[in-house]
Amino acid sequence: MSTGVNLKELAAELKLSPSTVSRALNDSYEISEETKKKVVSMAEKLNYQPNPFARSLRENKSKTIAVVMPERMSSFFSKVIDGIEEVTHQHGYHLLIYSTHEDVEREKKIVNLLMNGRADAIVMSVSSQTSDISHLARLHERGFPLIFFDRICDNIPTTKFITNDYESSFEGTRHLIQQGCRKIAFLMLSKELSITKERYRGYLDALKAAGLSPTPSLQVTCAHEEEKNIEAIRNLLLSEDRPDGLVSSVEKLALATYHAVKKTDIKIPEDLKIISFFSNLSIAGLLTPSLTTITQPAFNIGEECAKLLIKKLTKPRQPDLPNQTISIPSKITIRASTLVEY
Amino acid sequence: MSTGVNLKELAAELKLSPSTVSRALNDSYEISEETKKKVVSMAEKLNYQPNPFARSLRENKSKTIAVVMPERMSSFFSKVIDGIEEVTHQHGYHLLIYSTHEDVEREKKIVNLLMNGRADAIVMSVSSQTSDISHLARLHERGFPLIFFDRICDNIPTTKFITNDYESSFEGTRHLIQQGCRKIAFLMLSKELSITKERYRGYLDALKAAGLSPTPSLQVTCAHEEEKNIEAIRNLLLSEDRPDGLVSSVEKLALATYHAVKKTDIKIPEDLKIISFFSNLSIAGLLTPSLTTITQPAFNIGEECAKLLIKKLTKPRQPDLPNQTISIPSKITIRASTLVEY
DNA sequence: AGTTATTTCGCAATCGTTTCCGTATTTTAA
DNA sequence: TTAAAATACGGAAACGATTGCGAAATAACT
Repeated sequence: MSTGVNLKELAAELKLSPSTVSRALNDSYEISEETKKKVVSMAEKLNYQPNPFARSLRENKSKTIAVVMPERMSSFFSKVIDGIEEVTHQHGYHLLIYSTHEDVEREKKIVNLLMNGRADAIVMSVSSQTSDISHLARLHERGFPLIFFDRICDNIPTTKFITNDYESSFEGTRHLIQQGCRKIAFLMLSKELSITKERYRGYLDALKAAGLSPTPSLQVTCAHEEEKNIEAIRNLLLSEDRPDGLVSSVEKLALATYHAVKKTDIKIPEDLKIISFFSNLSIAGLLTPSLTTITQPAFNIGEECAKLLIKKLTKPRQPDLPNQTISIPSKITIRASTLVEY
Repeated sequence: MSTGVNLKELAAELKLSPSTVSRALNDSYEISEETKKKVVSMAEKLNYQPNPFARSLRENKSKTIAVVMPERMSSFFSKVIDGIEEVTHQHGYHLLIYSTHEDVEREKKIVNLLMNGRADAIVMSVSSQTSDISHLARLHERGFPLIFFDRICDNIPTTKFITNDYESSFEGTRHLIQQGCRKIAFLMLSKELSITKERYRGYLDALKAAGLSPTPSLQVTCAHEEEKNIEAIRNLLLSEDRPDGLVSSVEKLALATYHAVKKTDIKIPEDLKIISFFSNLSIAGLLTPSLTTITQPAFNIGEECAKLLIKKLTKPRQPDLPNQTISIPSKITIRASTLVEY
């Protein structure tokens, strides 16, 4: 089905051997310029396309990179992938993309499938359920190129790209305090996640630095279902110990908060000031009131992941991906949701 | 690097021939139950993973489906892909995903790359620049399984999945008219696009049915850059012949409209009522005022695309994808942006 | 002129599967 | 009892590319 001419047929047409044609197409020094030209023009004429599987089989590489992430409906992850694609596309690499839907079992299944070499490398952000990382450790121990972004595994000695989670969260929380907040809530996904750990730490330290003591009831761990999250946040906002400020460690919980607020008569920013890690800038400005955001350099993170991998995969004898965590800073944009004067 | 045991090594370990082992693993009738068990358990013990490229080369199929779409940062396309992945994943298929960024040249490049068989089929939604469809026609003529969704090519005789663009647009426009609008604007991307043609037709017919005559200055064709779109829409809203209602044929133009409105003192819905094709329900409810939407069955469209393809690819002798256009209806949800009483 | 380099190309092995044959052994049928 | 058929497995070709090695033809050198 559909497959056009192959190397042998092309060679027959040219009255040359397949090896010569292959070398000519790969611009080998062993072939005269004259025959190279003949070969190339005939290849174009017949629209010859090398079979990628034959090549992969022989060369033991696929020119494919796999991206594994927890969800697709997220401007952060979409932008990261746009960044990855931007550089991989220039180098002729293809992208296999998998969403785990925050499900470890699915993540394990995908990772194990990927161990057979279908992709040359994996770029990944772990699911919020992931605590057992044996599937990832195994992959890495086998020498499989693996790099993390955003939601990383600290224990696996490879390169990780993150934003300055701790500092951004610290600064964001400090901003709320400066705006007069004293009872600041913190919304997070699973506590297993690297990003919640760091962002939570930044939040706590900012409270401490201001002489405020953290209130356990103001720190809520959310789940995957939006409806439940909205309800949990509403309960928080209506509780006896209601917060006057709120830090959301991920985008979707900020949206859930706006939904929750809509169901009460709480006013933002008068009664409650909100700041969130957030990547969808267009929407941040459209919320009412507009949302103060900690904007992660999503596209840039994707680009850096890809650049490093491309270097590792294309240069002849590259060392392993170094065990380092590279941080690209976020940018805080203050909007109406945290302004004293609204 | 990374690759474990292969079939020959596994066979040697079992003192069997590779052919026997292959057959045993593929549950061939020619192999006794006894040896099958031995083989399977040894394969598990050694964690044998068949090389996908060897298999693809031999079988001439990749267990991979390519998805080509105009942009990634869109809840519609994200949901479609989630739908596709949901069913392909169950059948052990992998997804190569490409974004054309609304660029025909890039689309052509991708499609031509895909002709070498790297994927068993292509699911695609064309770019807004795509008027010359020769690259797609060629693909299809070669017998390559190709199906369209949303932004389709009518001239290519294969299966297309869309929503009821005409009817939804008609109903949406009629809704505006019923709410008292008399000068209704229409926002669209390129007029080449199947979806704008249909939605535009629905809009025009609804006007006609109500005895209203269309005003050319109220029909604006937008581009790719958000800033420019916002400016163009602002000019529309401030023009002499300003509209009192607006139909946006795609999600991002509705967001641009909200941005544009923010820069004026126009009030929604008092001065301007808005309805839009829109997939991000969570956001629709969060806009101020909340947005009346025509919600496309994005996830469902993805599922149906994938189901059809899987059937075509996995059953032995399937006919070609029939030349038909399957429509899955959208649902209109009325929110504050079109309500008379706000 | 004779020997050595250099250029240019072909042969055949290889990557890891699957599968078409062939064959030895056992079972069934006549 | 013998021929036919079923069972269970191995050998080798094939998929389509790349590449080590060898070899012919030409060029360069002594």
